[in-house]
Amino acid sequence: MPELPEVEVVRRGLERHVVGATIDGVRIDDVRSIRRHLAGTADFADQLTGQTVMSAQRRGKYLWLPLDSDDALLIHLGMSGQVLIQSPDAPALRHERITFDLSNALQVRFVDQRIFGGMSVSASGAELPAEVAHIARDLFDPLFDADEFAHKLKNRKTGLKRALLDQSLISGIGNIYADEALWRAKLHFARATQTMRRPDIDRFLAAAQEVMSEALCQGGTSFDALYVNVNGQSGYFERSLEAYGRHDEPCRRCGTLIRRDVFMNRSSFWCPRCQPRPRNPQGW
DNA sequence: GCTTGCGCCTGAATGC
DNA sequence: TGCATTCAGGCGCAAG
Repeated sequence: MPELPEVEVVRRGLERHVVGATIDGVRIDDVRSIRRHLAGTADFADQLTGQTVMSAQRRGKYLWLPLDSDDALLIHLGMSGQVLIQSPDAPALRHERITFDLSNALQVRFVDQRIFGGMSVSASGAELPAEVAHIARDLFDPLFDADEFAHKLKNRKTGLKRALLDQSLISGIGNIYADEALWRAKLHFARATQTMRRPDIDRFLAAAQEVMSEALCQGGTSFDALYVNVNGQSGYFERSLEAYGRHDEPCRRCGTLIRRDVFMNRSSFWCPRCQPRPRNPQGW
């Protein structure tokens, strides 16, 4: 499922193939994919048709394309969203929800099996769209403030992983990279945030940046000139995960069997030896 | 104001 | 074989 590295791959693809092009037409095959555009399908198409894409922006897992009207096309991939850039004569794909015809003879196709993602037109294209205002900066953002993050984290009264998945505290980290970064930093997912010390926090941030940078390096090389794809199935997921999905397999650091526990109604994978359970786990 | 839990979705995997 | 159930999880929203 798309997390920060995958979304950044899509942003780069859009920057390369869509910025500067004009939207000549919009086809909506499933209105559920624009359910957050409250003004409806006709308005969605009207607001976009004839507009030129000025740039491709991202914060956390949100993408937006500022337009020359000062609106922006806001995109979230959700669990299964893909943005494909293809020739108009490419065959139709399963779960195609929205198609854009561009002036440069390419199409943008939004494909989303589970429809957790979606698109909308936001009225604030020049700056941060209103829908993204509450999203914290992510670890790829040069203005990410580790001091501020540490302060906010220690003031939370919850479990560590729950805080990490809260996009208003730090963005871009989903279930998979949370488990991977916690494993690398040797931290337990239910560690009380109030007990986190600065070295723990810095170790986590370094681990998260490292694991996501590695994923970006691999994902960033996996698309060709006319194809931008995010499907959570990149080579990175198959080769490089140390914790996620590896329950009952030996930890690659100490050999102890990786455990799977349900936390926040999600699976959490962790090594009982490298990431010992705290005395007062929270939110578990 | 902060924290927590639910519902949205589809299809692959699993159980009977 | 075929039907029913479970599971995956990012996000907004409402309740506590």
